This record gives sequence, C-alpha cells and structure tokens, in this order.
Amino acid sequence: MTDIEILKKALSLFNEKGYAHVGMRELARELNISPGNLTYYFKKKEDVLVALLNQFSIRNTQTIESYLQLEPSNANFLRLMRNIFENQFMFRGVYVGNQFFPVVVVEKKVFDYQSVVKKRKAVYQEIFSSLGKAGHLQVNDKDVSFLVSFITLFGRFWITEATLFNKSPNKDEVIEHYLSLFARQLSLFSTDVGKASIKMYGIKF
Amino acid sequence: MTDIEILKKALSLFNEKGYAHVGMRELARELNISPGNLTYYFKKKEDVLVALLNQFSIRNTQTIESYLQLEPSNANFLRLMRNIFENQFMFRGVYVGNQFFPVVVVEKKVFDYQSVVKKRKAVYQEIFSSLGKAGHLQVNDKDVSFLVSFITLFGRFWITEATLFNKSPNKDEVIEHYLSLFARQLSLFSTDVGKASIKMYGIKF
DNA sequence: GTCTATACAAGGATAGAC
DNA sequence: GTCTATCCTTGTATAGAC
Repeated sequence: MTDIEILKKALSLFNEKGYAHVGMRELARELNISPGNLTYYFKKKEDVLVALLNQFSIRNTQTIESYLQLEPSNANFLRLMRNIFENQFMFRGVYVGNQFFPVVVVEKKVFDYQSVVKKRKAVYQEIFSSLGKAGHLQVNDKDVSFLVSFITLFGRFWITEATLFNKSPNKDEVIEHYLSLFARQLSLFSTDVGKASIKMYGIKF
Repeated sequence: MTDIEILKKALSLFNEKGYAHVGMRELARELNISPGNLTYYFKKKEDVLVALLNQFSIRNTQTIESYLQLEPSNANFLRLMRNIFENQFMFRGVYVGNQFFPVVVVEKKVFDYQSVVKKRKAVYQEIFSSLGKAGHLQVNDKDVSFLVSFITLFGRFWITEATLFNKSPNKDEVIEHYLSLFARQLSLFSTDVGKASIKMYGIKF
C-alpha cells in the first residue's frame, strides 16, 4: 500500500459522496486494508484532506506557470481558465463545501489559505495588467482590481454552485457553461483585438 | 423553553463556530437544559438547520416582495441587495459551507433547494428586465440572462468567501465591499440615468 | 406536555501485538 | 508494515419521572 493509492481512492470517494460522508473505515474497506493500517499512512482524516489539497495546489501552480510562458492574449487566458476549471473539477470532492479546512488548517499552519489567496490575487492582477498592455483589455487600475475580485470569487465557487445544484454534474457541460460566463465578463473589458481573440478561442456566449 | 429561544441560541452558536462544530450537547448546555430535552423540541440536529433555513427563506421573500412594490430603479435595487446581504450575514452560520443541506434536505423534501433557486432566478430575471424598461439598464435577453447568472453565484457565495477569509468578518465592512463590487457590475450595463441612480444611492466603487 | 437519565450506533483516533 | 482491540465524542432514540 502506498500514499498515492490511498489518495487516489480517497479522492474518488470524496468526489462521489462528499468529504463528510466518507469515513475512515469505509476508505480502509475500499482499499482492502484495516482501519488501523490506514492510520499508519494518514494519522487523521484531515491529513488525507491536506495531502489532496497540496496535490491540487501544486497542479494549479504548474498550470499558471506554463501560461506565464505564453504570449498574453485573451485566448490563452481562456485556455488557462479551462485548465484551472478542469483541475477544480477533478478535486471537487475536497474543494466543495469544505468551509472548515481553511480554518482548521490555517490554525495548524499546514495549508495557509489566506496567503494562497493573496498570492493568487497578485498573479491575476499581473495577468490582467499584461492583457491590458498587450492591447486585449481596456482597463484602468480599478477595472483590474474589480476583475481580480470577480475571478477570485467566481473561480472559487462555480464548482460549488454546480455541485449544489447537481450532485454529479457533467464535466464538459459545466465547464463550458461557466467558462462562457467568464468569457462574457472578460469581453466587457475587451478591445476589438481582445474580442477577436475570444472569438478565435471559439467559446459561445 | 420555546423553539424560538432554541433557534436563537443555535444561530448564535452556528455563526460563531460553524454548524459542524456545534454539538447538540453543547447547544443544550448553553440553554441550561438537558440534551434529551433538546431533542423533545428538535428530534434531529438537521431539524434545527431546516427551521433556521425556513426563517431565512421567509425573510428573503419578504425583502424581495417589499422591493417589488417600489419603482424599479438601480438605487432601489441596490437597497434590496443590501437588505438581502444583511439577511445572509445574519444567517451566515447556516448558510456558509453547508454543501450538504441541499442534498439531504431535498431528498427528504423538507426544503427544495433547486426549486428555490429556480424561483429566485425567475424573480431576478423579472427585476433586470424591469430595470431595462425603466431606462436604468441597457440590456438584451442575453445580458439579462448573464446578470441573473452573475447575481445567483455572487449573491450566494460572497458571504462564504468573506467567512473563509476571515472567521469573524465585520458586518458593515464586508457588506460595503461586496455591495460596491455588485454596483460596479451593475454600472457596466447601466444607462446614464441608471448610473446617476447608482450615484444617488451613494456607494463608492 | 415537559423534562431527565441513559443507552446505542457510528466514526475518528490511539495503543500495542505480531 | 499490518492488524486487532479499545477509547472517546457525537448524533440519535427511548424509557420513564413529574
């Protein structure tokens, strides 16, 4: 038995039933090991959660960094958002409805949610500014700050809304839906070049 | 002991510590009654939640209905949103992070979340259309649909974001912050009359 | 009708044998 | 590294006093 196998099975169960509705005994049973053995790998259920959150966070960081290598354009930016949305969908079981993890985890300093949010906000601010300089967006400082606030909330909770409304949402459908909402918001601040770039990416809204 | 007293104390504790972190024994202790006596009034913890959700839903319905008596204007609409935001803040303990309540409760048909959302969406659609007819917004059908999607997600999760980021947010501060974000979004679709109305309401963004 | 005491089940967590 | 046994907390149900 390895940590990886356990996390894989755990994420699968969390996605299916929700974090709160999967017990350590059930997880152990699904892995054909004893509950005691499971706690040899992960002392607490919360440790499983934190490990998955770290996987998720690493994926997102990589996704963003590979975007930053590209030319800033609305099309590339929408590609980035789609990749991030796919990550979120993949980890929805640990992402949705865990109102407690930032609290618990922050207190124990395992996963500092507030500082993660601050870093992400700084990155998005840079991204929107660059899109402005590249002539894809027409934005002043206040617009950028607004777009950052928008993407922070929207990008954090679209999957929660989708899961609230439909326990087992269809991946491509929901991503298409929320990405098109995002594209429309982006178009409100886009130049003609930026609008053409959105059109080129090929999303309907 | 009355239901009202119990719900009041329960909401206070939920707001302070979060629904999941308040036990029935703790609630009983705070009320100076025995745990068994508490279950005389509310058989299950979930029943407490549903009762509070109903209180919350009734308040929101009343708030919206009193808005619908007024002249449609951006200023009145922002007033409505502030009132709704205040309701949400008041009930944040049952509202934030209960990813499960729509599922559990829908299955038992006590509180049909999906149909509540559908009704609210229809109401918002009507409100935005009226603001268009009143000359405060410049919107076509797609814009209205977009604004409805926006307000559904934004209006549902701003308080969750605020609570995630700060366990005990300052009421006036967070409401001001999120209302100003909303006002900015509204202004993107506003006519000059509509912009003047937002300005008259006196929110900075 | 109102309340207390108590028991039970489920789940997280731990100790220690092998 | 894996297991069994056990503890503790918490939601829940019930018997019965007044």
